[in-house]
Amino acid sequence: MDMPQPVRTGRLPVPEGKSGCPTNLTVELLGDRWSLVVLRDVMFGGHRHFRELLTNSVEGIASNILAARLSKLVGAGLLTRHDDPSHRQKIEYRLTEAAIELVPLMTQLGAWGSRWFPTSPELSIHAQLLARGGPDMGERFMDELRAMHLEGRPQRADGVLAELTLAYERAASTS
Amino acid sequence: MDMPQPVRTGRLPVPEGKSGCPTNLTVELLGDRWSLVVLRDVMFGGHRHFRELLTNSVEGIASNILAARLSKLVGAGLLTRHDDPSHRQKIEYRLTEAAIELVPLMTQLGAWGSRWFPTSPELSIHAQLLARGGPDMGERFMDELRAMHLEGRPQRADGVLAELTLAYERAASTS
DNA sequence: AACTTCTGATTGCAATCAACAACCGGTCGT
DNA sequence: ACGACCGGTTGTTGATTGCAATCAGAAGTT
Repeated sequence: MDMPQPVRTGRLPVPEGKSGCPTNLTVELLGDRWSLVVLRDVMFGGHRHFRELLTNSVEGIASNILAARLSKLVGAGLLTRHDDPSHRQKIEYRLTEAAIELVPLMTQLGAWGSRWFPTSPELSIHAQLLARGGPDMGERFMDELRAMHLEGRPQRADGVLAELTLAYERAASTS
Repeated sequence: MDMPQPVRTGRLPVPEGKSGCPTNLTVELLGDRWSLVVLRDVMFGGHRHFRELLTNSVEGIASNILAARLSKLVGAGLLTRHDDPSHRQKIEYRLTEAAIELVPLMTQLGAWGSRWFPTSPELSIHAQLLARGGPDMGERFMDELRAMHLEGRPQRADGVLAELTLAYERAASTS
């Protein structure tokens, strides 16, 4: 049970004339074939550039769809664009606080999917670990994402993300 | 931290040749404009018939889309169809266990939406209460849904659903 | 300077999906 | 017999998606 927290709301732009139901607004924003998949790859896969997302995605998103989703997510306030010093026309996409707070949602999404679908073990290990880690692990993960995406710090070697990646590699190598 | 639970998986049919990532499979199933909204109305609104869902929906779904979603959700194993004794061509839709276990996901969805969008108070009260109730309230709600949708028992007057409905009505009347 | 590769996209086209309105046969209470 | 109600279906239109090819600017290589 958590303390009564102040209701901080209204940070995200809203399409006009829409139902004020939070479920509906979230579905309108994220309820499509690719938005959450792209966010998953940025969040868990550590991919921050167009090419990385295009090439390393398990599902094979088309480039026009990726471009459209990225600009939609930037417009919605879930991603920010940054110049990459290494290449003048390289663009780095970073998660915002709003996107980072999707971690509990992504956790539930993965947990439900791996509970009810016949998923491949190496791809569901992320979801299983995160689900079993509970809110505590979720909080640590979110702090880690804040350090990396909001403060520009490098990934820590002993963090949740490293743990998830290691578990994935172990599972992938033994199959 | 919960006990190592047996991995029960593979109850839901899967489109062939798809990525085995649980996030992706869930997004493929529920990641559209209406599926989660329909489930929300069955779950929280207590609507179980076509006309109820068509008429009482806040967002105004079209009848062909509703029909398509209902039959998709039945095919996917999230809803079941039942004859209604009161009217020979009336059909009752009930949640399955898989759908009931979406409660934590719906909770996170609503919590995130009411945290980040400027939602109307009466429509977000459900989400806020459920989020503050924590996993405990979620479990009670799921048990209640099981009693109603799987065992055919009537809604209990002192349950979570009644509490949510009451809170909504209070909020709606004072605005 | 020329060539190649890499960057984040854009374009054209076909197929699918969503929104809207009209309509349908069967069922029910009166 | 009548009108309201039941769960849908049909047809149309416009938007979205998926796919392949292509683009111009920037950087590295020779």
